[in-house]
Amino acid sequence: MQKPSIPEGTRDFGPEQVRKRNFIFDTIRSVFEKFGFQPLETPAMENLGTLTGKYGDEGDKLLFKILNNGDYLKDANADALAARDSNKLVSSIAKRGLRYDLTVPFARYVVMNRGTLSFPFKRFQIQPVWRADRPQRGRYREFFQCDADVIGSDSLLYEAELAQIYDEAFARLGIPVVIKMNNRKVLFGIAEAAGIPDKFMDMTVAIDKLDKVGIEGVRKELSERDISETAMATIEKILAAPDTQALRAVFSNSATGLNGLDELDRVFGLLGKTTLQNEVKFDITLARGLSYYTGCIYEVAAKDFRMGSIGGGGRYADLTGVFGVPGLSGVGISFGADRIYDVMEGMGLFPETLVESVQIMLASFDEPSFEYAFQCATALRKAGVAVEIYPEPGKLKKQFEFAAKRNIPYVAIIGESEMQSDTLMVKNQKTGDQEAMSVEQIVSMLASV
RNA sequence: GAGGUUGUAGCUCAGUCGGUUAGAGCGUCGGAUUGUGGUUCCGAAGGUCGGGGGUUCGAGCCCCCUCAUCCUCCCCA
Repeated sequence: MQKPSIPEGTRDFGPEQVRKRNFIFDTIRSVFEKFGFQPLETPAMENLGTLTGKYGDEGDKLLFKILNNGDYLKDANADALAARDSNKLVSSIAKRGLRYDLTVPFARYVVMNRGTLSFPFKRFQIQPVWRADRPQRGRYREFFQCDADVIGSDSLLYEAELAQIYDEAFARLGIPVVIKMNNRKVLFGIAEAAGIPDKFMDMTVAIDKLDKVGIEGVRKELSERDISETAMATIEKILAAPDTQALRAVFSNSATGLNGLDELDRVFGLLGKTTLQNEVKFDITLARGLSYYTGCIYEVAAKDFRMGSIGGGGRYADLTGVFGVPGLSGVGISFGADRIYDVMEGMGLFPETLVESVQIMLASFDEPSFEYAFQCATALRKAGVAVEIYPEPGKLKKQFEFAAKRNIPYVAIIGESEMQSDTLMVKNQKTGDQEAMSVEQIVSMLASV
């Protein structure tokens, strides 16, 4: 006999957890739909070539590869096998992988269906993704993302709308958040102003850590990445700038940087004319790792709870280009449903009404009343009531304990006198009150609750 | 990929210096004159001490390996 187990970083979800998760999905979905996004689903697995090279070197390492079927060593790259070179060997023994996010499969879908789609195309997608990360707090190997993307327009309207979606969804979930925004062009502007455009990626990785390691840590990180003292001084000056206005002077020799500032000002200009329930703020240290972002970028953090980012996204000018269709600019955001769950659970934000869907349980004493209960249950279900019958007649104590454990709000007792009067003795489990009622009375009573 | 934490009953955890038959609370099941639960009382079941090896007269406790877990870094949702 073997001990049952599930893979590292995966989880089962019990009835209560599924209800709570569905609450999150339903809330986010309804906001997406209100903003005109349409549903899409793509396969759990993609061809490996679709996934590799889209998430940077780090991302490629975290892809789950699927071993080919059959005699997969028959076609293996013999040289790589002999040299024990795993990286070289992979492509010859695994041609598929589990999706790493929802954005890249979406881009693939858009390219494959470009003839039938009308642009701008707005889609949302709520599905699991897989990453071969080391599991830890707020990090799983299988987790759900809830994405909304619009592709085929470079209008900054969408940047503003996506910020509104974040704002409304988190407000409805009850999580106070800070929505941080930046622009990759601004980050590039910093690199240009500092005279190190070739070290753009190294620089962003370093300044991304500012709030975590402080300015000293960033300095150390920058010097480790061979960035000169003079460049560092410029970077520090820029990081200390209070707003986009102050940055304009520094970016005088960087057209890209100024363009990034223009974009941010436009988006904040649009948002400024609306009322938001959460803070949306410019954060120049926000970098984001996914290599395909080119314009505005977002990240969402819970305000009063320690957790990594619970949402992120941004504009990618040309993600479809690698699939042979250039010129389709896209922008999108993602909600990290599993982290949102952890935050809501930790802060006690789930509504109490989610615990049980059964409204009434029927209890009986003997075979005749049991059969009568079965008829009553059928009638109640026809009227739309969620009913459970205790599976065997007998001791009421056990039946009541079962109902209490399941949080079923009403228990109806059926005995000889009830059968004669064509009623059920309905007990309110919360108040303890009970009353003889007909099936019709029960239906209308439950409908009014 | 690097570093660390913790593995004892279904759950949360005690377990002294290495010493007889491994404990508690909660939960589960049964009962307290058979038409009423979440309170109380009584009783019972439930353990290969994660697994393997070693040291020792003797190991839950010490050593090695291994698996799992959680956390930190990296990176990310």
